[in-house]
Amino acid sequence: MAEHTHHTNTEQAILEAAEREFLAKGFEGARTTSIARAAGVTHAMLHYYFRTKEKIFERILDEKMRLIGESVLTAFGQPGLPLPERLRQGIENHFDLLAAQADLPRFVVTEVFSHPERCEVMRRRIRRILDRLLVDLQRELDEAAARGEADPVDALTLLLDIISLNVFSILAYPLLAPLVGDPEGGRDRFFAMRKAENVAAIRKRILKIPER
Amino acid sequence: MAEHTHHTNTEQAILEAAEREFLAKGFEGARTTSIARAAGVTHAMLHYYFRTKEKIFERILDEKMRLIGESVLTAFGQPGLPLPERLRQGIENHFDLLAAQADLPRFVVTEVFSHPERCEVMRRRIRRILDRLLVDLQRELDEAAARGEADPVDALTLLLDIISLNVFSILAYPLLAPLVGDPEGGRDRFFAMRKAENVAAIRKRILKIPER
DNA sequence: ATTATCTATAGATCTATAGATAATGC
DNA sequence: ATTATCTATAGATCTATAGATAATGC
Repeated sequence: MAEHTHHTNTEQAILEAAEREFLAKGFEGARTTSIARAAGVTHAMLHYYFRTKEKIFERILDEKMRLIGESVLTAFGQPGLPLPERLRQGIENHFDLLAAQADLPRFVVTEVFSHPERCEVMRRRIRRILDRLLVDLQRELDEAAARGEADPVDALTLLLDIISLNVFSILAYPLLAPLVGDPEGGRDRFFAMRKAENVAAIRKRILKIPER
Repeated sequence: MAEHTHHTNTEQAILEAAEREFLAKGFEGARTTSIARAAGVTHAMLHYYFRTKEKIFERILDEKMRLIGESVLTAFGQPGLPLPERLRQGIENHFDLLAAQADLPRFVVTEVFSHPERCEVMRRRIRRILDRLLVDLQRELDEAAARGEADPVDALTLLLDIISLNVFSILAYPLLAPLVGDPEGGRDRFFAMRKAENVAAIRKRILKIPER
């Protein structure tokens, strides 16, 4: 079972080309011939290394589902900060991780959300991460509420709010950019605006309503 | 130019079957042969009435883009209510309109957001609606702020917050349902929960922060 | 006469594989 | 000997159209 020197080159080239093709066109729209051409290899090579189009796709999709889950964990997994600061950092990190691969959310929406079996796979991938994160976050929320510093909020509810705001900002950017009056090169500005707004909205969400 | 009696039947049957097929599979995944079979007509009929697959798709997509824009207008266009009530009604109406056609958001994300020319078409469709709505909503927000009843907020920002929360709730339902611990038939309950949360989050978003 | 429908098929893909040939590692 | 690559093509679709036939409205 020696390592096959050439594997890395061709196999990797195929995977990289496949990632671009699948992300851009989706499973149905992607063509194995285009992938082969983009990878600079013969079409037969795809089947030699991966047997079928499905199997190449699964490799890409799996990696992307892992990334989505990890982005949430990485973003919110920072320990030992005061709650408002932890939330701000979490939201901004999460936003930035998505923005760095802006076609990822659309890919997951398209290829996962309408395929029950793929949903099931993704759920298995994120459940552990989510559970661990939620227990931790809920404790912090409860403690802040007990100290009278925040309204009591359900951790999963709050996390869904955050993900909704962040994901939609990235998803809808191609549609919204000109509507928001961004003439040119305004991607960074648009993202900065939405990121700040999402932080503001979530901060207010946990704000304690004062007695009148 | 008399009306062609038979048009309505076959043409309509094709459009209805095409809608189901395109919504379920997207443009690339949809098959004109499947559409013909589902419509109960010969395959050649599709091309007799619509010439190409593209043209059938455009009809469906156009209708759906119109619906999306209209749902926003219908939801928030209620006149003469106090601001918090208007927002609550708007959010709930918008949510319900989306929930009634739960595959619509995913369809638009998939078929519009990654196609610049379709984005442009959609923008033209919603710009007028949006402008009218925003002027109106911004005035109400400003007045409430002037009266000291609300924080000053940008109307478009607030509308994007609302749409983000509502759309993502519907989009991600297939993935989230079992995670939220909905064992069976929990669709309505899940939707009710998210709808209430979205209203709560937006209400707090415009809440005036009291001086300490 | 015009409009609607059907049968049959052209023409273009696309995925997958068979089988030959070259490169590589013992 | 095994692994990697290429050429060529099978086999399955899929969109679109040609051309004949039936139905409809003056």
